[in-house]
Amino acid sequence: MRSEIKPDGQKARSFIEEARRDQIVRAAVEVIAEVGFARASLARIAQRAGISKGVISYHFAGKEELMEQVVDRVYAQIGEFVLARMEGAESAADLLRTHVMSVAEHMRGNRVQLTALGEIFNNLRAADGEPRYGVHTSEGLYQALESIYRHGQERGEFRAFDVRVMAVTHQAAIDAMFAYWQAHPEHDLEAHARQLADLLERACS
Amino acid sequence: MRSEIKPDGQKARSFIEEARRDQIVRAAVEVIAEVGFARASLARIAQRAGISKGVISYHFAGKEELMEQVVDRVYAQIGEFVLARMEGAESAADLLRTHVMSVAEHMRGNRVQLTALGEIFNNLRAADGEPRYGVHTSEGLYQALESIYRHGQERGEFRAFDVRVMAVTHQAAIDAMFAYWQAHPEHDLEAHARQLADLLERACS
DNA sequence: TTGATTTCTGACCGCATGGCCAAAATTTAG
DNA sequence: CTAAATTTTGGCCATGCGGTCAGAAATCAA
Repeated sequence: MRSEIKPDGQKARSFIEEARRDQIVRAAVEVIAEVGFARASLARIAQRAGISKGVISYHFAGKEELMEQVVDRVYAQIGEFVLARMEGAESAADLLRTHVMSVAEHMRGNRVQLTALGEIFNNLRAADGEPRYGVHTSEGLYQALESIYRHGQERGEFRAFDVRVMAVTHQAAIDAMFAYWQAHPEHDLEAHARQLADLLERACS
Repeated sequence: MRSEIKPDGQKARSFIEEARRDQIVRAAVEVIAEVGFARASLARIAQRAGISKGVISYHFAGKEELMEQVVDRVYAQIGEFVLARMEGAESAADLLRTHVMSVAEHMRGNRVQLTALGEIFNNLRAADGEPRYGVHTSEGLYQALESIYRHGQERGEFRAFDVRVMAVTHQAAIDAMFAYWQAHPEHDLEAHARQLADLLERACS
């Protein structure tokens, strides 16, 4: 590879190489969502992408880097969508409702990404056996949610409560909503999201 | 084996055999909690139990039966403890609070069981690749929680809301509480449980 | 004590995995 | 066109897996 290390630690990749990485990541998402993390072998992913197994080893340092890429790219997509929707909101209650509703809206069209993310989150482990992702990885997300709730408390909208407990519960409720929806595809996701937004808002008042 | 099939489909097991099964199940719980489902091989479990790998195959039909035994036994323990605590409660709010607090109390002394249960729940798959457990497995639990909430609505304690969404959220919030506590052992579990009980009660009023 | 039954051991099997690499194919640069 | 660089291929490897089995050991019944 001719690519060199840039100052920020990222490699400079050619357009073609980046396209290949994208293709492989997309295939990985599909395979993981279909057969689960444990059965998502490099061979299966390569087969799905229509390439030889060695290509993955050529473009990624190893399976772990590939999985991290999947997480990073899916996460980035979600964040981009949700943050754009939250731009207009003023009150904490609006922020809250917009967050719940927009996450649900985005995921309605991206079920496989959601499944794959959950699989990797639950199963990927570092070489030493420790979970690669976990609750501690969500720290940034928790802090973002906390700032919404604290905003509401400072404005006098919300009562006094432990913002960390609220943030953890908020995120868990959203995850559970998706898990339930996946198990019951006929379930009305939007209605669930509305109920959840009501529920959270009342819990704060 | 001399054991015969009894009318209820269960095998009649000698005291010694039952003890061995218990020992193996306990070893499995520990190993799964420590290294995760994917790395919890029969070899590791046998090593932990201080026996030869073949013994597991002798006492269990296969890995799947062993895992199901782990789930059944841990589930039974939790249910026994929590139901006993809820006997006295009258109002729906009391039932709610007692449920949250007693689950937390029981689990404070049984972290490994909790972790192992989660690992199996998320990872065990049938031979055809379909998840062995999943949200649909929680149906019974959801119905039990729903009955509490519906009870509150009928008594006029609680407002009108979708009891299924509330049950799903309730269970997810408890799971998240444990996950967070596992990642942050210094976290005050009892205080979290109290905050969560408040939160749920307010969400219903 | 003796013979039958249950339980355990340790070696072994077939299989799938992640990673590796020499050589072939393709693309790029001069 | 030619030569260098990049990318792909397909087979190979060591490892660990779940499961099996013959035979040893332990236990039990008479």
